[in-house]
Amino acid sequence: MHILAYLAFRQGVAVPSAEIAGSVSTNPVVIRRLLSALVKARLVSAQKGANGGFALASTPTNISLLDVYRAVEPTPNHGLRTFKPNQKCPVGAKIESILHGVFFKAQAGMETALAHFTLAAIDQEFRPIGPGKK
Amino acid sequence: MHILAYLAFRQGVAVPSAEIAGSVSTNPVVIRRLLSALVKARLVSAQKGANGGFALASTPTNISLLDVYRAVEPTPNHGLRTFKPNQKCPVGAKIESILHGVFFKAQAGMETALAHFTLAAIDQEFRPIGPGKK
DNA sequence: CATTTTGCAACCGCTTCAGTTGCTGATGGC
DNA sequence: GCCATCAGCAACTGAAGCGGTTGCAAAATG
Repeated sequence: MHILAYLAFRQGVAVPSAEIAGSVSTNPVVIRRLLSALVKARLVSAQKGANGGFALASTPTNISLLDVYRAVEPTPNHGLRTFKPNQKCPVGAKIESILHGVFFKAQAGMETALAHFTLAAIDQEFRPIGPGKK
Repeated sequence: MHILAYLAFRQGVAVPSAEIAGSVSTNPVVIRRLLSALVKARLVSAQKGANGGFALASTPTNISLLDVYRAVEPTPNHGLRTFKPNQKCPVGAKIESILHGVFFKAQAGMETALAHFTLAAIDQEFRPIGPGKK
């Protein structure tokens, strides 16, 4: 989110990963790792070479936080990747599928909340003083 | 959730952690660690000594999955525990509080979904054939 | 052709977590 | 009163995940 907020802030120009890393206070490679996922999801475009860098592939209005979440968190794990209950117990045999249903609903609730945010709304908060009306 | 589902399944009797561990396929100490949080949240009562064990402190109808979530996940971290953006950058200076707001809303969406589930509803799924009406 | 920049693989160190062992203390049956 | 059962807790281990780092190849620009 910090990365995308920065790209929205510097909209129009190609921003190198080193500059973003300066804002996030981290290593450029860490930034590029995340941007790699965003490029694959077509939210961001990359330009190699001198004067290259990253830019939003769409307008901030068209990018929801749900898009970002899905780009960065492709397979939500929910903590049951290592969950192997005893199938010989009536509870253990059924609990896994029941919990899948619960987690699906919980995640849907969260995703609905995320879908209500756009990158434009985030960007707006960096420019709290609107253009003065005369 | 597996633990509580098991306690609901064996409602009325004190269940030792070793029995629950058998259903979850894990170590009794792991079970007791989680139960410790549930006892502190008053969702479960513990009885030491011979023939002791754990039992629900309330009826399954009165226990929502939100209660369980809050008992077990006291301080949601949201991944920004190590997030220290550059305060000298206009984006870095404000992004943290903005993201806090976003995460709060996302979590509220998830918690609303969890609040709609009760332990009784989970327990119900283990007894799919209702008492035969004559 | 030199510089800038992405892309990617490999590695290190830290944190987290499930699992395990061992002990203490409480409880109840005999 | 004693012993078996059980929760509670601290300490350790091993595996996994992650941020951070280095090094290098490939692409684009001027």
